[in-house]
Amino acid sequence: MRKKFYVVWNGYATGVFDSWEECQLQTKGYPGAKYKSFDSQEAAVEAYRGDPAEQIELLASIAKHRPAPVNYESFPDIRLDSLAVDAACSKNPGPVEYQGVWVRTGERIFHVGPIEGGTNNIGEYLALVHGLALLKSQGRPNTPIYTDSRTARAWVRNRQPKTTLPRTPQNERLFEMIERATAWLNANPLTNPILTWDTPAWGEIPADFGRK
RNA sequence: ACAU
DNA sequence: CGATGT
Ligand SMILES: [Mn+2]
Ligand SMILES: [Mn+2]
Repeated sequence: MRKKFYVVWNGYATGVFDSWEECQLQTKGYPGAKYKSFDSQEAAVEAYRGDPAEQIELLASIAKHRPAPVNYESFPDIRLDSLAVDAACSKNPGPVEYQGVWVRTGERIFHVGPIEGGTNNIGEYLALVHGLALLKSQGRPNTPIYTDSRTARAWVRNRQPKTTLPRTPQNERLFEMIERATAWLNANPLTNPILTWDTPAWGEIPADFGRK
């Protein structure tokens, strides 16, 4: 059966949810709960009418053919005042891109690429460092940043991108970006907490590209 | 094994 | 099914 999406109009939290369990959590015992399942995320988003700020992000995502943001208010372990980053590769190795979104709103804050000749892990690394640099430049040294990549966390922690990818003329530009990222790490103390996005518990990281 |  | 990584 195709994965269903659930709209909760009235509940402990409202919005589009991606599991029946989550829908139940928001509606069971709530007086006058109003909710319904849909066969696609697109249909759910179309049916949902939330508060105006939320609606703007939903409509923006639809217009740009991106997955609709998920409302994480009901996940007590998720820091809403945070940035999430993720990378995607059309082949691995292959063209790589990465992006960052605010967890609270789903708003996309940056998107880079595709850049030729990368790997999934190089993308995750560049995404994480880009996010750290951006938060610092915005004067937000305490805002947490989420990644789902163990590899990227290790590479940043060690300030060492331990890729196995050979450097070639074709991916020269990408390797220059890697070097810039590592130089930034070596020049800047890590102040923002780097947090693990718990995909099994929470679903795909909000910065995910939705292609799997 | 775990994470992408 | 293939690849990148700890
Ligand atoms: Mn990822
Ligand atoms: Mn992803």
